[in-house]
Amino acid sequence: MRISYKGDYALKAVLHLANRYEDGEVVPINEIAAANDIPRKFLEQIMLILKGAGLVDSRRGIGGGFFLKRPPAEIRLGEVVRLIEGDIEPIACAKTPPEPCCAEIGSCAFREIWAEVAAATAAIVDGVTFADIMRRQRELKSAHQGYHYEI
Amino acid sequence: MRISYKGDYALKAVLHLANRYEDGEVVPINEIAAANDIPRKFLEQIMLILKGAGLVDSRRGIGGGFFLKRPPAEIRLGEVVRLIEGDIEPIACAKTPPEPCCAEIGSCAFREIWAEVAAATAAIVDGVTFADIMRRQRELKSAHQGYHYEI
DNA sequence: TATAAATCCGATTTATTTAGTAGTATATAA
DNA sequence: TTATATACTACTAAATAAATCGGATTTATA
Repeated sequence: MRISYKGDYALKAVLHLANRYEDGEVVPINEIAAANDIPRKFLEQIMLILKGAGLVDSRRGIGGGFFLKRPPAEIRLGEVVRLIEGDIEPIACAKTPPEPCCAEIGSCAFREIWAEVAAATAAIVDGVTFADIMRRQRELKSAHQGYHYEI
Repeated sequence: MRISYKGDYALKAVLHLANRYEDGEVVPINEIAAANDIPRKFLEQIMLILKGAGLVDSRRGIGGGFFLKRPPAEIRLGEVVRLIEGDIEPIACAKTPPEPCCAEIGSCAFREIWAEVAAATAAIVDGVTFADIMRRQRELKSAHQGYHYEI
């Protein structure tokens, strides 16, 4: 599974909203774009996808913006990844049910390997929520802070 | 990591040669292409990459063709995958050393996740040799055989 | 020494995907 | 009613994928 710019942007945007989830803050797209160095109009498209999937909601007009519909602890990385990037499987024949790839579909040992890779990948991205990411981000930032302080 | 047609073809071609490795058989590209339903001219390009990497060698002229330079047990899936598909990492910043992706490279929790995914994927594709694939292929074929027999 | 069989190699082509950009419409708070 | 914001559709440029084309070169053998 490759992560495109689009997917990377989506994850950063969701993380941005996750950090503002407490108190039900509404965040305008300009802020998300500027803070994460994402092209504004491109991010619009991405936010519409996230909204269409029910992950975020929005309010128009002055004071409007985007916000998560669920708490960060209930949003898994895998959900966003699948939304933007599509299948986790490295090849279509590794899906369940498998999409036909070759005549040997019933006896192709490669297919088993790709299914293993998909399962391992899914276990990781579905095992992490945005609450986990926020926590880890804080840890990394404070460690980095400390590093500078010691110099 | 996504597997392209090119990568899929390359794996099938190497497996084809692996099955002919005993007795040092030399296999013409036409046979590999026909048996695996791979466009002949496309396969030419792929074989040249494999040869350039020292994985296979070739003999020109009548009676010529391709053959593995090493026994199947000494060729890991990961080697072919990396040759054709490039990096295993789902995003460049997950490489070691990381390629810069965002300003937060030192404190990006996503990067850690992608590194985990890359490690899990690498462990799988580097843990399997073409000898393993051949063995598994035989198992699957005989199981499939048996299945038909029982009807 | 022709000839046929085979690899070698660079260029071109076609389609798809990626990563945006542009422009307009619509909603809403003040 | 105006400024601020999202909603939506369409378009475009660049890169990548998946071949295809047209030969050049090598080699066994008849």
